[in-house]
Order: sequence, then structure tokens, then C-alpha cells
Amino acid sequence: MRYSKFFGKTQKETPKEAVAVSHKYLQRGGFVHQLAAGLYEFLPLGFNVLTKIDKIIKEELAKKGVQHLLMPLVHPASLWKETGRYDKVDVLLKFTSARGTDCVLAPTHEETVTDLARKYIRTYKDLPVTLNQNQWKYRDEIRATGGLLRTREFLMQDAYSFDRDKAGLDISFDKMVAAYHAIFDRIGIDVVVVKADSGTMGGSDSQEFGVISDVGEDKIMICDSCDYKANIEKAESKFEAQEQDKEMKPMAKVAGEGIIGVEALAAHLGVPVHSTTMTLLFQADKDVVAVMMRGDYHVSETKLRNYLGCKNLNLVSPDMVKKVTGTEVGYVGPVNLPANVRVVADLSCKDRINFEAGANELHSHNVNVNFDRDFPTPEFADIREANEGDTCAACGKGKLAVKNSIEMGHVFKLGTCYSEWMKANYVDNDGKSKPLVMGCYGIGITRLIAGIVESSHDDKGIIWPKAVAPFTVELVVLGKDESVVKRADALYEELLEEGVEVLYDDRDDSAGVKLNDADLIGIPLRIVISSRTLEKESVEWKARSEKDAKIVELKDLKKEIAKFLAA
RNA sequence: CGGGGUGUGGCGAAGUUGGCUAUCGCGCAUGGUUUGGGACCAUGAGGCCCUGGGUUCAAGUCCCAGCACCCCGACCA
Repeated sequence: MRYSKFFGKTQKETPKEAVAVSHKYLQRGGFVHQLAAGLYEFLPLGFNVLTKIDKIIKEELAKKGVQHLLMPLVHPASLWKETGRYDKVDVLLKFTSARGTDCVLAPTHEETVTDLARKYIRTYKDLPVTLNQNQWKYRDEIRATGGLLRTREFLMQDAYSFDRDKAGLDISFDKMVAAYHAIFDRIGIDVVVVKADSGTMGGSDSQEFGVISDVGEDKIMICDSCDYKANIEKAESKFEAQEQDKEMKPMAKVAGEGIIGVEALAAHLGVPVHSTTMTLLFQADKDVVAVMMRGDYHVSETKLRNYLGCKNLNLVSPDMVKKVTGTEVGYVGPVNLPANVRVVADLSCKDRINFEAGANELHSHNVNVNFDRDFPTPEFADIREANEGDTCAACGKGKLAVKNSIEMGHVFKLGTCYSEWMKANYVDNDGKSKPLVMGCYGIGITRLIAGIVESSHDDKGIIWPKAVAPFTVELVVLGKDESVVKRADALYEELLEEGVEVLYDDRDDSAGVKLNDADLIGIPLRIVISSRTLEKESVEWKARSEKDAKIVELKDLKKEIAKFLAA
């Protein structure tokens, strides 16, 4: 392709709305253009990258026996009402067609694929099967951010596996995990795999594939000693047990007007923060649950939701706090709570003697509170968010560090939730009808493009890994001298003939402009031809990822390029 | 949905208590001089100053309403 005729040139100025590096470079380089918030057009350069990733994914999945298909973006609302997600998924864009049919734009495709499964899968002989599509999704996010990092419309690889039973699912799942590793390897990007929560997808056992990056929206915890990695929502740590009194002291009430928050309270009482107790009231579906958390930790709502097995979980309103406890936020405690309020305490609260807690009385706190003696011993569970620097629960030695990560892929074991909701059954070899056991697997392809740029760039521009670069070679001609241009044109034609994906910068611009643009666009190999290089019947050769250029004789060029691309 | 901010040629910006023909840089076009890290000179094209209403002799500028976009938070398969 001749760059002089190429659609979508570079821009010198950074668009003011761009904050993330990937956003700046992709927009300045002419890869994408923003149409509206969260909606992007892929210009030829960006579309080339997209196409390459799409192809790699499809090829690697096919190697694992995955079959490709394509499902619509517009779904009848009735399908989403079957699973109950019509009212539950708040990023769902609902609309009415001109014929008056209620429709949705698909944010994901469990509903349609399960519908296909119930229509086409009859017996255990049809199993296992994994279906994949690379299809656009629409999620009406309240806020789209960071260029391609979080868009409303995005291309996603989404695969769905169907098995007879849990053991089959494990095999299908492991195959997909292996395929994902192969995909990211081939693309040339380092991923970290972490245990994650399955969120509103339902099901269990999920893993995230992410790229460590400061602009990532996900927080993950990594052990510095073993290979334990988990999303912060899910990460398990050993709490540091603190030394306790031997003897119980009498419980006492202490005034503390206007003292809200554990730090202030601990200072006021002259006790360490870890002997304070936050008592929070949550609305868990229809029930109110009181949660006790040691003052130096925070509640992981994900862990709590999973422990309680509820769908909706929210902190209750201040009014509700007053109604249940008779006091205001800041003075809630486990003593004298109404008997019908379920109390769940974090494991870090266990075995404590003489701790502090709110008194359920305005401006009052209890000290020297003890389980059993002062209030019924509650149920204990791990419901706290691990703190940075906590000891890893897996190895018991390492410390946990927090990193930001861009979530690029996510795999779930769904189990039978969708097949039960939608009655997707098969007949097993015992003649009985059983629900299909499902898994689902997704990679955000458009986000992956941003992730690659975030993890592979310098201060001049993008450094594309060879496998996904929009072109593999950029040929730059410097100087207008007719004989030079003629030689450059001829070289360009030759390379095309060889099947090299070459972008030919034949513009009538100064060297600085062209070389800077080449750095920005980030094509892996840059070849400069000029009167100077032609004196020696050679070209200047520079890999984008390397600092120094070298001289390659023209007669060796095609061989060298082949070697470079194969490496 | 809460808080904050911004809308002025393609891009980035300036425009004072309302006042003259709406300004500057980049980019673009034409001609010329240049040509290895964002060259220079000359000439030129390109505007519903986000939209609608109002105040005024006069609105890019003030007032009201709306829309769009960005940032922080909440939310997030």
C-alpha cells in the first residue's frame, strides 16, 4: 500500500480527550476514530490489526476442535425474559422495532447459543461440543473510558462449551484455557491469569486473562513467593492474628460523640485499629444482614455475596440503619441487635477478646466486648478484601502485592444455570433427560488491541508485535530524486510480488515527518532507501523494537526479510 | 446516576468589564527554494463560534433551557 494514497493519516496533535497511551497513539496514528462516546470506527490501519487478531483466534480455537458460527446482534426480548436477564442486566439496550417487537442489542450471547443448543443437541452422542463466534457486542455502559479500553460497542470472541457432566466441562474448560495461552503467545503479549469472580454470569470457577498496566481497571493480587494470583475481589489472605488479652474484662460503654470511622475511634479509645469492629448492614435480597469486620480490613462484597448466595447486595440506607438498630451510621454494633438479624463475622474477628464495637446507641461505643457472653457467637466466614502486604493464603509465606490489570479474556464454568432456565436438555445413555453443562469463554478483541499498545510502546509510538502488526514492513523513500524514487518504486513492487505486507511511504515529505510517522505507526521493520544508501546498493534496516539501524545490501534484502519475519 | 470541566475552520488553542472585518499555530492547496529526525518563502481555500430561546443599538462573550464530549466517583458480562 502506498501511504500517499492511504486513508487515514497521522495527526500531530494529541486529541484532547485521550488520556490513556493506547488511546493517544491509536488515534494519532490513524488506527481508529471516535464517532461518539464508546463508539469507534476502525480505519484501514486499525482494521488490519483487528483482522489479524481475529484470524489468530479463530485458527487457534479451530486447532482445539472448536466450531465457528455467527449469531445475530439483535435478539428478541422474549429470549432474555426466559433467563430473567431482561430486567437484571443494566447495560442492556432495549428497543422496539418498527413492527412493534421488543428487542435488545446483544451484550453477550448465552441466550442465543443455549437456544441453539436446545434445538440441535439431542443426545449424549452430540456431546461435547464447543461453539465460537467473533461477533460485535453492545453494552450500554453508563460511562465509557480510555479509548478502546472500555467501549460500548466492541468485538468479542465468545465461545460456549456443552458437556454431559462436570468432568466433561473440566476437559472442555482446560482445552479453552490452553487455546487462550496459545492465542496470547502467538500474538506476543504477556498475560497473567488470575482467579476471578463469575459475577452476574452465574456459575463457578472463573479465570481472567489480563495484562499488567497502570491504566487497567481491574485490581489483582499477586503473591511474591508462590504463583498465587487472584482478582482483589476474590483474593484470599491470611490475616495477622493480633495478641489478645487472656481474661475477659467487663463490657463498658464509652462516649464518642461525632467519632465516625475506625481510625478516629481507635485514637479516641486509645486502642489499636485492629481491635475496633466495623458493623455494616447489608440488604441481601430480602434480608438484612449485619456484617462484622475487623477495623483494619474492608468487606469484599463479592465474597459476601458468594457466601450468602444472594443476587443483590447493597449497603442499607441510613434510614434503614436507624429502623433496624435504633441508632445512626457509625454506632452500629452486634450487641442488642434484633434477634431476626443474621450476623456474619469475618474470620479475622474470631478468637478476639475484649474488642470494641458500636453500642447501637447514639454517640456510644462498647469496649471489652466478647463473643457468647455479650451476644450470640455469629457465623464466621472469609468475607474480607485482602490488604496489600497481607500474607498469601496459598503458600503462607509470600506477601500479596496489588497490580492494575487490563482484563482481556475471561473464562467461566457456567454449569447448568442457563440450560435449566432455558430447558436445554439432552438424553443421556441411561435414557434420562439431563441439563447441558456449559462453559463460556470470551476475549475482548477491541480491548485487546488497546492492551497490546499499552504493553508495547515507547515515547515515540507503538511497537506492534509482528503477528498483529497492520503491515510487517514499512518502506520509506527519502529524497525526490527521480532515480531514487524509481528504485524505491521498483523495490516496493518486488516486495509486493514476494507477498510481503508492505506499507510504502512515498509521500513528498521531509525525512523527519516520515521517520516520526513510522515510529508512531509502529510497523515492526522499517526499511529506508535514499540516494545515500543507494550509493552502496543497500538500504537502511531498523527493527522498531531495536535501537540501532544497520545497512543491508539490496541483493540480500529479500532473504533477510524472510528471516526476520520467520523469527 | 452524583460531583467537576469543555464545546470557536480538519487538529490544538486565544478571544479582557458585551463593541470594529473572529485571531494564532499546525494541517491543507498552488508556486518556488529545500531534503536523513516534525524545513523555509509567497499566495490561497476553508467558520451555523454546539443547538434553541431570551436580554441589548450590538452577543463567540450575558441569562435560561437543551444536546454532546471529557475527567473523578458509583456501576461493570
